[in-house]
Amino acid sequence: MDPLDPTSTGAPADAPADTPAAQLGKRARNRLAVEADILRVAREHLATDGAAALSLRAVARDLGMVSSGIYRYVESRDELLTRLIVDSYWSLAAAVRSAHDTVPPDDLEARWDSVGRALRAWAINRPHDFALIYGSPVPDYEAPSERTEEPGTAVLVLLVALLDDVRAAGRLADPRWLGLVPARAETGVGAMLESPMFAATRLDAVDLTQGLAAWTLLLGAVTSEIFAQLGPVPDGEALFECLLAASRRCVIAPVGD
Amino acid sequence: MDPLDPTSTGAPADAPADTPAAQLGKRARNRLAVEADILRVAREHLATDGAAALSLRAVARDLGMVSSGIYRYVESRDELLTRLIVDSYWSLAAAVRSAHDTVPPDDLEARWDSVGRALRAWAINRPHDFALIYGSPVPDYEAPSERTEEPGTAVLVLLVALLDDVRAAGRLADPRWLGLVPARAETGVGAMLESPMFAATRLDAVDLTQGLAAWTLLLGAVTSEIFAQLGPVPDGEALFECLLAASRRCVIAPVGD
DNA sequence: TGTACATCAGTGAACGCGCGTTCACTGATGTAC
DNA sequence: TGTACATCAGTGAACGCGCGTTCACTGATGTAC
Repeated sequence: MDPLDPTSTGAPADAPADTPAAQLGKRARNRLAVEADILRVAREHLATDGAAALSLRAVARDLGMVSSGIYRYVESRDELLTRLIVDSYWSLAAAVRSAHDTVPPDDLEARWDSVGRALRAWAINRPHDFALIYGSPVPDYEAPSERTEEPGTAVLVLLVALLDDVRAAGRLADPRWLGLVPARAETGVGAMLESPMFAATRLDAVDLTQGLAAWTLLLGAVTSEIFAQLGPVPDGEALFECLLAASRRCVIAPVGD
Repeated sequence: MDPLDPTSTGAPADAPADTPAAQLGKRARNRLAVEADILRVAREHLATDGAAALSLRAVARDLGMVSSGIYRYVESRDELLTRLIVDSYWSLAAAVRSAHDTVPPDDLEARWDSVGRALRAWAINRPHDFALIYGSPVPDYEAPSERTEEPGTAVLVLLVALLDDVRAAGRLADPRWLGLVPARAETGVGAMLESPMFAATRLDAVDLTQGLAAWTLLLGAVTSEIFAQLGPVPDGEALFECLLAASRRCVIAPVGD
């Protein structure tokens, strides 16, 4: 299992946290193990059959458990889906953050690129988890926003901090390159700046729009590769590097300017 | 039904084409009507329950037909899915082309924008059809490429022609703006240029990469709006206009340059 | 024009399948005294 | 430390559901002579 992923390794938020497994009773230890097993097996099913076909019975069967037994651990099918989604968000965020944190903070381009490459690598390794969080919505299922909001924005929080560092360094790309009209950016996303996410920054609507353009291009590049939207591409990685560079230029001006 | 859509209006490719309905016998007329009904009802189900939940029994039921009766018109569930996909591609291509063709050919920016806006409008009107062709793949279903390839590339064909017109007018944006490295573009997409799609053009790998960057940004913008990937956006249309402008700038240089 | 035959549309029953969820139950683990 | 009780994990049967697909069939429409 992915060592960068804080939740895949066990303890969900409502379990006795910070307690070494050794000093738990048999029951508690077993529960943690089974809970982890359920998520693991469910993710395997996700990878082979997709989210719509995820079945509690099948997961129970794979664990050698009778189908009703799984209800000791999971409220319902939808609740399991929610856990998978939350788990995937955290896994992606951890992968991205860990890649980002290996880069010197003042190398802005390298920080952007590391985020982009980590996103792509994660998506290629776990295409169905990627589809779960960035693909078509699962029919007849609505994620409870109180559980998905925080993990779902974790990557964006990191990018906003990076964007603000770019601004502070005076390295923001000229928005006229992108043909941005400030008034339109203001009506488009101005109100988002009041979110607490931006409290510690000095970003304005145009900056944010540039960031969203870069992020949209980046996410679009990964999406089109994972979902094969462009048909067969001779060298996906090389194309991605080109698109990654393009997305970087939406935000960060080259040094010589 | 969408009047711009050549296939939604009836006659699939293997039906007696170009024959006025009036001079067909009762049987043939009825068959055309039922075939159209099936596609219509199937699309309704798609819109409410998603592709994974599409069920032949449910479609038959809605048509007042016994469940086995539908096999007179449809080979299998997968084959119906294929028809829906092909139909959606054609519908999108027709909408985009018709919007594009109302713009004067020498107004390159307006041509790009019309394509982008038509794509977005189509996706907003038919989000599940959009998800079907640009969202997560349907589990346990693989589209037969011999049926989807032509409709699936129809929009790209149009964009390639536009891109070549931009090149011919000497209006291609400077690829250095996007940080493109020619050698990397060549390995990434060079081999694609041998496809017949590019036979009538003089595009090189860098040009194509610019076009793909623009298309990726555009499609990403629509995808993120339809799938609500950015959370709540104050004014989706205004943001889209900003991203549309940005995508346009990836390809077309502003006049004053 | 009428008749005999071939084609087709739609029926109804059936097969075998998997699903989510509930419920009363047994036996093991934990806890309070 | 041992005992009585409470909690919990997992069982097995059942409910009611919808699905894709096949098959032999009836009756209507079309066609060749």
